[in-house]
Amino acid sequence: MKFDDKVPIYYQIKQYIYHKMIDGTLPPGAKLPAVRQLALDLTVNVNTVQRALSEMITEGTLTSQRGKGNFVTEDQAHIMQLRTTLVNEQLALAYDQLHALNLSDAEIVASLQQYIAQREEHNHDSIDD
Amino acid sequence: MKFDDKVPIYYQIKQYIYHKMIDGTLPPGAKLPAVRQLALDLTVNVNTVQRALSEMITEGTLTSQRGKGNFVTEDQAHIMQLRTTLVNEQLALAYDQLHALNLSDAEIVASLQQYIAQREEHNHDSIDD
DNA sequence: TATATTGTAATAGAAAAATAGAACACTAAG
DNA sequence: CTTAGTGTTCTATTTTTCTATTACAATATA
Repeated sequence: MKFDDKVPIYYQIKQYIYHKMIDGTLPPGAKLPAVRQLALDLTVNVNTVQRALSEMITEGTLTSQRGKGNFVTEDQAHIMQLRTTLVNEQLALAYDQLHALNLSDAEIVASLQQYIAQREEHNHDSIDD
Repeated sequence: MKFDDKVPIYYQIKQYIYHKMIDGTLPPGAKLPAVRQLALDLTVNVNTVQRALSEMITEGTLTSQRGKGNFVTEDQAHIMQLRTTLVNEQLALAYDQLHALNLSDAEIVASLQQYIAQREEHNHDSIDD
């Protein structure tokens, strides 16, 4: 997997798993791949995977059963809350950054719409929603 | 200055200066504060400032004159290009992240509009374009 | 000419993150 | 009981980033 070398890998692994949970690849109660397998898949060290998982276990997103595996929480409210938080964090980040680049509120929305429209143009074949 | 501890400080300093250039605080040809003063202002080490500036000098965004100071390029086309690049990078990042959170194109735009609207509600006094 | 201010460079050390490797603990299956 | 597969923990090493400190080079100014 390709990582942004400006952000800690363990942090990007957390995002990766969050996304899998939210797009349905890892539904509530699902068993994650074994930590050693995850390390192979992501081409990182087991300890780096473990660091990401440990934090997610602590926050209640995952549960761990020694000898069995790691599992996504059954608490769907927790997952929905998680998604809301992640979406809002990303919106706030994007808004602040674009605002710092001197775009007005209206320009921020317009530029996003233009970006999506251009993206469609260059991508007539790809699957999108 | 407050830095995000998930991103290298030298990298955040680059963003900081880019933003100053684009919002007009540092117009073309402007003299930057001395590196030692910048280090004090940002409460970081001179070498960290120097690393950020060195990269911006290499890419042509700044020019350096030993004994005089560091200056923003006079090349306005370069600056305009820089802004376009930064805006597009941020749009791409936000789009990809929100898409990974399972928002459709329409939902991405709608959620941004909602975010801005809510932000206005909670901020009737602040100056905003 | 002297002094202060500027950018530049180099060395050394501290801290965080990632890796490698080994060992330990629990569970399931033969 | 033995073995394989799981999570967990630990030590050691490397790399990157940041800091601290010092020194050097070029310019401006008194």
